[in-house]
Amino acid sequence: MLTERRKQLLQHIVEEYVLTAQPVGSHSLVDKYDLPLSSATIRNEMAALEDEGLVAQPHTSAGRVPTDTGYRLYVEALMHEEELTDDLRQTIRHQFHQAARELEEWARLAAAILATRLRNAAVVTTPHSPEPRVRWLELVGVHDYLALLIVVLEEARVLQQTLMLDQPFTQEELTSLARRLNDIVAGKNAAEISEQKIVSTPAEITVRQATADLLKSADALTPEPSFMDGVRGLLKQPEFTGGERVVDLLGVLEERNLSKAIPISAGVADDAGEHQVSIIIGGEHPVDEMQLCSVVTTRYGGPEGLRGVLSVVGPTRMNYGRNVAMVRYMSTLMEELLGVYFT
Amino acid sequence: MLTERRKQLLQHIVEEYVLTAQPVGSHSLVDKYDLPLSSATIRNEMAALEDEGLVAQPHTSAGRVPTDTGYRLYVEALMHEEELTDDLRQTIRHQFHQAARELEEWARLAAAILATRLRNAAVVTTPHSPEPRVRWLELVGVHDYLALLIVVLEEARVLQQTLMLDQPFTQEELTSLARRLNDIVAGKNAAEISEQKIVSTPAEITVRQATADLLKSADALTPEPSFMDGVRGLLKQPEFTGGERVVDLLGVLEERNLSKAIPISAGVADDAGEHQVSIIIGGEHPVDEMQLCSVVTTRYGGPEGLRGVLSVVGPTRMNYGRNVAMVRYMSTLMEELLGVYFT
DNA sequence: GGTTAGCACTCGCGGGGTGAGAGTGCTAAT
DNA sequence: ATTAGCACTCTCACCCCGCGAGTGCTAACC
Repeated sequence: MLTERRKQLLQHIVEEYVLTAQPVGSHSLVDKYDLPLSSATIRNEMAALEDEGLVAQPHTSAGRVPTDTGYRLYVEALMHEEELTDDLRQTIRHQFHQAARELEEWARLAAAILATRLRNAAVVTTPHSPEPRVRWLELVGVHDYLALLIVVLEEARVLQQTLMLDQPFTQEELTSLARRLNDIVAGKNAAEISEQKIVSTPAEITVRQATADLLKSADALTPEPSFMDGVRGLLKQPEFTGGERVVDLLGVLEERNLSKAIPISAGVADDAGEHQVSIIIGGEHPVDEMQLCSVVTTRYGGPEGLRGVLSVVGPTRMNYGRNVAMVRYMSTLMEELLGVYFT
Repeated sequence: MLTERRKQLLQHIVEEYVLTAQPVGSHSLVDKYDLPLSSATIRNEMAALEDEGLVAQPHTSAGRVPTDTGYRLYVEALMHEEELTDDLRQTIRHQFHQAARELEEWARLAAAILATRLRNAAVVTTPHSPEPRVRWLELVGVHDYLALLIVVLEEARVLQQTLMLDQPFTQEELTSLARRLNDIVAGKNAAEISEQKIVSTPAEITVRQATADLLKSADALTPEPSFMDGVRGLLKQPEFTGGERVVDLLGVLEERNLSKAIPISAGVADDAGEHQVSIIIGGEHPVDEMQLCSVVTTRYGGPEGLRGVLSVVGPTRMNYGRNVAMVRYMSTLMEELLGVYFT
């Protein structure tokens, strides 16, 4: 039986534990929150919460600590999303307007802001389209057989790749080749480019194929254009001091394969309402090393299907109300900026 | 008086300590190295080394540990640079040939190889010219007032920047503007571009200025195109477990401002012989947080003044012989590759 | 003089004991 | 249903102590 009072109690336990990082006992709870009950009653209620699997004690005769399911109930039903002050909103907005009008720069900045404000690790991917299309293509000779292929996507992202050609080309030849290909390829996505069966020179085929490959590899969550910050703050948390497991955690985060650490697909339904925030708590995370952590994630989207991910990684004992509010605000802000500059 | 025997002894102490991470005592030394002397003699010699400031004991009645100056003498005079096996050389070379022919990719790979082979952190910057010159320039419209400026450098590096223009341009106008500017700007460096006093449209001036700015910011050791790997391995070292200072170390490394952590200028004279390796040991490092670490650095250079930095960061108790050899080999290898593909 | 055996001395480290403190569960009274 | 009281449990910090590794010194030896 989960009475209203027990929920209240759980809420207090979570918030107290988030604050102090110490198991919270019945007595200290009554004290701090001026509960109109005695510690004995609280103890009974706590025992009930423990039966429900919402809290646990690290050892007999210690206070209670929320379990993963406890946190889950908390974020689902009990948490108050913190309201950001106008002041803070202004400051952040200002920081963005001062930065260069550059997608990557924005993402980097967003990660930095999240990390410092929340004192947790933050990961932000630059927005990109799930099915990128070519806007423009250019070839620049590097030396005889080697050329640099530059592809500009509709979304204003620039990809590059060096190509080995079958014969030497002059810059003029490369330029005119690029111009010809531009007409064929502009506005197309990877599949459409691969499909085109045009009889042409070997060089043209090489370039077309390379372009398609580039697009394909770009539509995965590529490791490169994502920014992580604040790992330092994360490791300062008391639960991560001097443990063996921490090193492994760092290992996972360091592999730039962040998609592993931040499963975007999970929870954030593609058709979710705007700025839907998903939360993965401790053991819910598929990757072992991450099970001491919670991950708060949201997507943000620009026009034309541009999508990126904002996410905060902290200990399960994180301030969910604050983190969710902040992540949500950042996502609306990024969307707004994207809308203004890239429509 | 630094007799030959004492130097020998220091060498043994360093190597033993590197191996075991334990203070090394007189007795264990005689045992392991079958010295034709008794432990008592060794003790006397050790006391002498201590007087010279080359070793120290963490506390009375513990074994000796090399000091920073001890390590310094070691690397200067005693160290044997480890010979890499042909097998290893081949494996590494193979890894490079399998990777994409991409400067950034190579740098990333180099960092990964150094990190995993040496079990230390590694930082590699992509090679770039101290005074970059424009090879090619392109403008792509993003929307009415906003255009993407793409600058390809001689060294096959691509820079980008979005520009706010004073009036709307069509793509055709942008293209022809780019073509005009190309003629003016190609082969020039930042200073030369700024200097050109050509009467032209506001848009042209904007673009020219932006190009110059891009070049300027690119010639600093920009944070972006450098790759770090293996921080995990670093933190696994016994000296970094459970310390408060470690977190600060991580902080320095994490700020992408690696030039702070890896002072390239120091020690590596610009005119140094080929593949000169510089070593910074513990307290010699200007940054406080790094004083538990040693840094092994070398430059590598391609043709036309392309230069990058390879560097390994580990505890002072690192295997200098191995690290130096490895860093040196990687630098020759990178140079060779650069020479083959970008001449 | 350099080398060595012997010996007293010094510390750090790990184990066991202990007492304080925080917290619990249970019971009986309100 | 709530609460006061109480016995009980468990951690943590502290101290003590003995072991072992290592040192420095001295006196004898080659």
